[in-house]
Amino acid sequence: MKSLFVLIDCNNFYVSCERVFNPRLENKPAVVLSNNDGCVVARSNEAKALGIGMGVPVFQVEETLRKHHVAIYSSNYTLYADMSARVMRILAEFAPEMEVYSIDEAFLSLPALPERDLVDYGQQIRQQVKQWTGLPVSVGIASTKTLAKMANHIAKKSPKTHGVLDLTSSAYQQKALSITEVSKIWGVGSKTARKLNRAGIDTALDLREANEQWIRQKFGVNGVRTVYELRGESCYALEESPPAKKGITVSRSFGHRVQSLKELQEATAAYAARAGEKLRSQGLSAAGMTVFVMTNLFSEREPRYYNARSIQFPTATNDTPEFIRSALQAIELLYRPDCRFKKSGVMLTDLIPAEKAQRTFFDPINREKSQRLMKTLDSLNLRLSLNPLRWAAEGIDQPWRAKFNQRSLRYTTRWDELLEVS
DNA sequence: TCTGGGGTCCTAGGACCC
DNA sequence: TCTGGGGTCCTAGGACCC
Repeated sequence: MKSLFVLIDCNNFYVSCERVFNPRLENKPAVVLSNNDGCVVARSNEAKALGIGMGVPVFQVEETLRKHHVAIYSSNYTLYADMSARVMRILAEFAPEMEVYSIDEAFLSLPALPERDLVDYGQQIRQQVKQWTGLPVSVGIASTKTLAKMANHIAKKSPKTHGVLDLTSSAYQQKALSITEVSKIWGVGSKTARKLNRAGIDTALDLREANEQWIRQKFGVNGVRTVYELRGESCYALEESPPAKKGITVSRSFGHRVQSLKELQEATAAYAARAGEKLRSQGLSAAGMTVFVMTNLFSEREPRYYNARSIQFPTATNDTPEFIRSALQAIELLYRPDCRFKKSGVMLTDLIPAEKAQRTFFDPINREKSQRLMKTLDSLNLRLSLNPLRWAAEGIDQPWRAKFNQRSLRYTTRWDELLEVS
């Protein structure tokens, strides 16, 4: 039987999370910033209306933010991740199959039963999520993921839809395609959109009717898939369990420019430790690691420098001391005293399930002992939720840590940060 | 008048997503 | 002075092989 895709997407997710705990923000312009309070990564509708773009550096819109008294928040990922989990638990009850697509989006898959009232179904989802979490969502329904995305996009923008759009009828589809610019199609980015526009293809409808050979030649197989999806032929299946990760990266910009080798090493050791935690939480080991450093690549005055070093481990490992040792060695080789560093990072690569890691005969590390130690540390850090256990190499004061000057409280995950009502 | 042909693997870079 | 972080997939080109 044919199935349908339902895309549920939280509206302005990070801002909406802040609003749940601060209702005074309702109907007011508000933004949430990236790490280091560097860029705008979420905007309320009111903030969008002020012309504040997605991803713009804060310093470029400072004037607007001040003039219109826009509420400004640093990212509070702990809060957003927890709110996301609550939303996903609710959505899971609405269909037999679900794909969690991102922190604020999920696809559901339904058998296409003619008697079902899909708009009513979408409204039930909206009401349930709103009532149980306080978060507003939009719902798009169609026969392919790309069309469901489009339906969701229109539902979000058009008040007439009341947040739900069902695009299963071809008359609605035609209309929706004709009002959607190619740049808004899922899978069409700015580069591709510009190329399409130059060829006179402006709307999703134009793209759906485009010559397949030409699309294949200019945009490859993914271009063709998008055209098929617009025609209602599904090329992207629901992925209930995400495929195994191919790499794990931890990288951060520093809170200030870092010039000393010691600080650069501390920060990178901390990233290596965090990468190790992530790796083990997914039951994986890594056979390779890449460490990179960079200065401010936007700067025109200072020397710009990016460099990376890759290491292969003799045997796949998930041992944090091993990661830290290798990271520190790499950093020493990458370091340049004449540079002011902005960012470093650690990528773990060539991942395999931990239990499949081959043992070598002359292994300098006692693997059983290391496994026990890692397990103990991870469970303590998880349970105590203050990450009290750190490696000495990460340093104590950590002056390089990114700044979050306007972070709200972690209302849902910390006893000492509960919402207070007076 | 004209360089042989075809396969595989790896890597860097580009484009996209949230 | 101030510009996030974490991913995936595809393609083209080079190296190498027979």
